[in-house]
Amino acid sequence: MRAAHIRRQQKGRQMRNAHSIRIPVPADEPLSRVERRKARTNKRLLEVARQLFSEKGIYWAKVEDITELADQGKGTFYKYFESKEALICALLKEGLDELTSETEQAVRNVQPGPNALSAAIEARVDFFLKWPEYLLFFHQVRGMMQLQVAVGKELRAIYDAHLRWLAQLIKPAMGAGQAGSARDIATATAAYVSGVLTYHVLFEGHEATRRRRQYFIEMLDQSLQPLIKGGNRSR
Amino acid sequence: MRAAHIRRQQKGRQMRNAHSIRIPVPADEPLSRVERRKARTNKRLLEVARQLFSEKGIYWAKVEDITELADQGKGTFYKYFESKEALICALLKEGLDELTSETEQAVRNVQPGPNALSAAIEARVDFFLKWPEYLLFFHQVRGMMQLQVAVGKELRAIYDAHLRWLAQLIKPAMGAGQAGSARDIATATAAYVSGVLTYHVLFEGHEATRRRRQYFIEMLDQSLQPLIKGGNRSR
Amino acid sequence: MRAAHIRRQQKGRQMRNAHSIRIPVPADEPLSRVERRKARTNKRLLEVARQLFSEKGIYWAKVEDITELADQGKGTFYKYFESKEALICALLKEGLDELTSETEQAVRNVQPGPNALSAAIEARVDFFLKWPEYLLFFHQVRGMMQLQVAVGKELRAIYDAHLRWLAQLIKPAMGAGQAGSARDIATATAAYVSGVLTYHVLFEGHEATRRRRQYFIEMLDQSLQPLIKGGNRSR
Amino acid sequence: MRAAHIRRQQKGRQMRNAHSIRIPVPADEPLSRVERRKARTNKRLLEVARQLFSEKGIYWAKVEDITELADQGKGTFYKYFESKEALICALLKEGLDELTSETEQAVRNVQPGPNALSAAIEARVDFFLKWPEYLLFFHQVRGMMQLQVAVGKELRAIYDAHLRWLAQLIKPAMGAGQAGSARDIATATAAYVSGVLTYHVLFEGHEATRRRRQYFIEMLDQSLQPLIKGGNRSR
DNA sequence: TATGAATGAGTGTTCATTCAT
DNA sequence: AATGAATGAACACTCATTCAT
Repeated sequence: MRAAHIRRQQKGRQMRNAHSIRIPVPADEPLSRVERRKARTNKRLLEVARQLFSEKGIYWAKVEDITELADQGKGTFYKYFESKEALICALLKEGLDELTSETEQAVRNVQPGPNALSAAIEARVDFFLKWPEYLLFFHQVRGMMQLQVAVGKELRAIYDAHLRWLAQLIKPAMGAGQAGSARDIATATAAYVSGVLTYHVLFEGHEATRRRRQYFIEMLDQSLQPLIKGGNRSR
Repeated sequence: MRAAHIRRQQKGRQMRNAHSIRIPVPADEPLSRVERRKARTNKRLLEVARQLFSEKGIYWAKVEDITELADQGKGTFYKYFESKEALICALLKEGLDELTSETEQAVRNVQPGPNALSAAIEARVDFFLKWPEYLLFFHQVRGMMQLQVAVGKELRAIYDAHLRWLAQLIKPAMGAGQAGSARDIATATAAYVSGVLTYHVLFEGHEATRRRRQYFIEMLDQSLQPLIKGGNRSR
Repeated sequence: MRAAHIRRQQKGRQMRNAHSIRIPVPADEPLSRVERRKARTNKRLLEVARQLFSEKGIYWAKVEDITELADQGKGTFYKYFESKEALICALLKEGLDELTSETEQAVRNVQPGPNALSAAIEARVDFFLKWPEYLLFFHQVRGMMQLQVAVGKELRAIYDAHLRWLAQLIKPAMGAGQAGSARDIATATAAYVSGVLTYHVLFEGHEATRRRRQYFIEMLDQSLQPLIKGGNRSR
Repeated sequence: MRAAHIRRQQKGRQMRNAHSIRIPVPADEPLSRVERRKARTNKRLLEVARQLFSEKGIYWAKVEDITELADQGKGTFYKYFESKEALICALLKEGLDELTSETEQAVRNVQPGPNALSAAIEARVDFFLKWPEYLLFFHQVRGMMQLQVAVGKELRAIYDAHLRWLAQLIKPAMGAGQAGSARDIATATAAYVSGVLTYHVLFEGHEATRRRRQYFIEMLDQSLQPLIKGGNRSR
């Protein structure tokens, strides 16, 4: 029965933004206490979700686990996220945004060309060593993308946008005549970095992996640099 | 699967295996009709599970979906597998066995050395193009390995054995003085191949990926060969 | 998450019918013990639902209340009915079928004409006095029909079919030239009978109402007979 | 509404009514701006509730839907109504008051006797054609009356008062020796009118029903007049 | 032996109501 | 006073697993 099953669209769930008050105010007016609190709650939920998803996996981490650890009522969760799946989307976005911005910052300091790729690799490795929680999360999300699940499509779109961005980043570094497209290299970069780190964290643990940071960066560099050099299709 | 589904009163009850019949028989005696039937049922269940796991994912494929498609009673399932998790383990084993044997066969025909690595890569790519069902399944299973769930440990052990085997295979091909261990290269090989193919199947579909077989093999070769050559940068 | 929200169609939920066995058998072969048990469970659930729906109303009677009173596991319920709403549909069908068949039997014994209408009224009153549980249930279901709820349409169709049948039954009794159509009279019949009995059971209780059976039948007859007589549109 | 929602710690806390201000004021003093505002808010909430209850049904219309459409804070709602159930009571009262007053006005212009009944019927039909929102609402409320829920009793009392009033109105019109009491006729009147209109609006829509206004008035008249004439069949 | 009916703990989600601001 | 963020009990429904037949 329950208004049953008429999944309703996210309705007006945006934070009331500072401009909706009558008296004109500068756009950067500090948030009210209530708004700051809301932002904090939202952040806290994402944070806790990231942690629990990485400990138990997105399937086994229950909404209630999250709200409990975040010390929130279960209902509160649904004020911030339309569903558990929406939370997954939000967290994916947040993670990729962070990864993107850290990578951009790293690349900004080097000359375009092979060094840019190296910088991107390093930033990517560092991202996952800094946020190991995202390793399993991204991994599981990639698994969901292929499924009929409702969010599958959306997750794929979010991820795809990231790969397109990465391809743009890599393009200037590519030599002429290389076999694959920038997109292929971007894909390989994402796949190699996540793949390798996931395996090593899995079998050796996070600390041991972190200690070998330099090694992984070099290894990945050795594996990826050949791909942006042209003309060597033969074996 | 149900997270805390540890009722499992029947814990440790051994799978009734085909050899538990009273009358001792020579190991190589031809199987009786009953035993052949049992083997067939077992195979059928694994086959159907592989298909459904790849279509819906291990979580969303229900035991009932499997038994229904396999045209077996639900109770029958539990005669062959102690639990859904046990089925996942069995399927992982079967898949890795197949991958192992196909790789061994491919490697057997080439000289030890870099060509052996190339042959292994090619065999690995071909395996996943031939059995695309395993791509998502292995992917998801790798996700499960990291969990505290009991089955995580077991899956990890199975996978670990495979990586150890792969390391042994690769060892003779390695140059002196290369930075990583054979195990590291084996890990990278597994990670790169699955990672790249998973991404491409995800974003381009299976057929498009299959058509680019040659490209992927070369790309992976370019990425992995440098790792077994010694004398590279530092450390 | 839960295979989430992909409401699946009722799949193959029909009772295995006697004809699916290989050896040809007479269509009226007695049901097996298992099948008899299933039929009993189904019947019991409907019975209990009828009772609870009439005591608490369809909204306030919970699925668990029903299964508990029926002494069944909650899961069992969903083996027999796809959802609570499906149960409501099934119960509506069952009730209308019963009402239809009792009315038909009563009408069969009288001459076509006004007496047929009287017989139908009497049968209808008797139905609700015999099954007072249906009074509130039908009432609430009529309320649901107008809503956007998923089942609304289906319920309306079921009810509509009943009214069409009732109109056919009444048609031969109608004089020429009466203002309304047979459908209008059928509607009035249904409305008057349920309406009056509902109010009286509500304010006087079931027993008192039952004792006045004869009175209600005559009253309804007085109210409905004029409608099938033609030519008196004036006041 | 939630069935067993009897937390209600604030039980018996009176609605803070507008007259609870300290300074005594003459009862007929014009309302202050604040009080006028309060009255307006109250009216607005009832109005919106009437609309939403008729569109979605009392169960499916959420308190939040109401406050949102009324452009009020959710907390405000509870300043005006102790609970959703209290709102339903208030709306029932308002509707019956309106119905009563429209009927009284209509009856005032005709001679006592059968014409009074006709006038009452006409007024009643017109009421529901003018306020179709009340059709489903009253219907659902009648359903709630039969429940054990606390509010059931209260609703029943409100409705009962209305029927008593209607009986008084009808009494002078009744002939001697008619079978039923004035109350019975009042009940039949209420039941027939709501019943018939509800069915027709349900199956034909509001507009079609409204166009047949004259027909329904005559039909109901034909059905109800016999009941106030004495000397009929037996008993 | 094979079956599938029965189970019930466990999930995501809802929504009337409260209360701090 | 007015608000709306927070709450958590309640509910429909699921599905791995058991066990009587």
